Amino acid sequence: MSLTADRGKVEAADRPTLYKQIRHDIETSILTGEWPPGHRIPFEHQLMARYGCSRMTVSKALSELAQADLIERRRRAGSFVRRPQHLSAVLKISDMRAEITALGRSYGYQLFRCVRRAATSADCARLGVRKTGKVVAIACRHSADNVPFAIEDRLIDLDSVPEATTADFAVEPPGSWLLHHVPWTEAEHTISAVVADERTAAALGVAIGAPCLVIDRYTWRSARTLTAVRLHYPGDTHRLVARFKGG
Amino acid sequence: MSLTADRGKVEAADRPTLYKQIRHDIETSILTGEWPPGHRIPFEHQLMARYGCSRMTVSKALSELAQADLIERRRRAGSFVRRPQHLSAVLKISDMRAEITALGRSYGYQLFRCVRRAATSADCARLGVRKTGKVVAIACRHSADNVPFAIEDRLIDLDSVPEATTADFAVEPPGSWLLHHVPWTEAEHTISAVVADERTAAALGVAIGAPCLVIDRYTWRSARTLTAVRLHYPGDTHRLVARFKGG
DNA sequence: TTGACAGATATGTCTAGACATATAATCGTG
DNA sequence: CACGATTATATGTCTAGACATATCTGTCAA
Repeated sequence: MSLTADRGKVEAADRPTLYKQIRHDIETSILTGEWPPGHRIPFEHQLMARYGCSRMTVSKALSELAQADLIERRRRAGSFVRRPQHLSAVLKISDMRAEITALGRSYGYQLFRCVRRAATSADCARLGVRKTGKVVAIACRHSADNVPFAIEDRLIDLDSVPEATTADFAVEPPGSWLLHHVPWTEAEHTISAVVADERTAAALGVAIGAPCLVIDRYTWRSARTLTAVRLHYPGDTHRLVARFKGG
Repeated sequence: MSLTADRGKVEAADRPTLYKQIRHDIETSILTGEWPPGHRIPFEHQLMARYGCSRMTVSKALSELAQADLIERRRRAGSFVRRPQHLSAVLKISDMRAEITALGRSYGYQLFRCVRRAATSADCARLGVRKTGKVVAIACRHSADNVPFAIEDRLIDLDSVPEATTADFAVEPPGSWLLHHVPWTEAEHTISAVVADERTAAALGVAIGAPCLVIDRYTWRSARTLTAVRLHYPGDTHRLVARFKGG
């Protein structure tokens, strides 16, 4: 954060736009530790002078940094580098096909079971709904280069997702189908570890007692549960990677 | 998304600001599924007319939605609801004390080992650095209500974090110390499952062969690795919860 | 000492324009 | 019909102001 203005207005072609430059400069100063948490960022009018631009431009840069939780803005006081409270990592879970093909491996899919039926009380409990409607229960396996990659055990609420009544899950995996047919949802993931029981071990091709990573995911939209899924991964080979960012 | 303008300019006191209102209205239309992925959002000039405001105000609302990856803006074409490509969940990992006390349980900490020494080649490999410097190797255990909660095995690069040379990790857990003394970092988490070996089982108070959730975290700042930590949790009792959001 | 009140000040929101730029759509030509 | 050039259009960035609002600071009186 030591460069002065020199915008040049004429040959401002290749450089990113000015507000992005400002944003980037400040971000760099924070991320390198030059400006520690609590440090006050230069006032808007100082940045205006330094970059030779209007207040709106500076403000746009600062607003984006605030939206990204990198800084905190306080009226009359100024803007400050935020103190990271926790390590928050963004865990990106693509659908299985994308995840496997991204690794450069061939994707395989096998449907074990797909039953459409009236919801049992166990189903209702799992979906967190009260009234009994119709559901689809699906069990399937994903493989990478013909080696079992994960097994999936899923329940879809047909009252919330009526289109799933006619979908053919023998052809398209339910996760992928849902991702492409059901718009914008919220989800909660629970990650735990178990050892493989007999059924799981057989389906995953591992020994009984081998470690498995388990992900339970509930997906809903506006307070309606759409689907509940449990995924088992062989724990010694699979890794969930979550990158970025202190905050 | 059906209200018309009626800003009233005079009594615009209690309502949130206009751009937030616009942002919220659009967000709601997307999240309820009313506007599915691919749907084109009204043009800026239409929103200007609907809300009776200037283009900058509309633009600010749309820019924030774009920054949050909820919409995609394309010149000449308009703005569109984004298709969720993956389920991305934000995994918040507080330091251990905060995590345990947040559960309403009493926090306990026990230091097993804390050695400051020149880095071995194994240390360098783990930290991903080439040259050999000094490191701290720490092994400790966190407990909740006197029951083992997690064991921690950590390496800190003293060249990158010289303040750690004098820190007393018998008093303060290293994770908590780092969070409060080392500003703004980036991190990569790898989550996997293993079965407890003899040493781990003894430290965690579980049976040999019991499932364990393992989190490996590398933390760095501007390409310098600061610390590498491996955490073992008893897999059948501990759960990592990641909430939110489709995208 | 304390509390109420009046500035001072930095950010928060907003306007009515401007020009730049990417690209969808159209038109013309071979 | 295919393809390249042109045009129209929606967004991208930016300005030079404006008034609102939260909050820190200092002053003056009870």
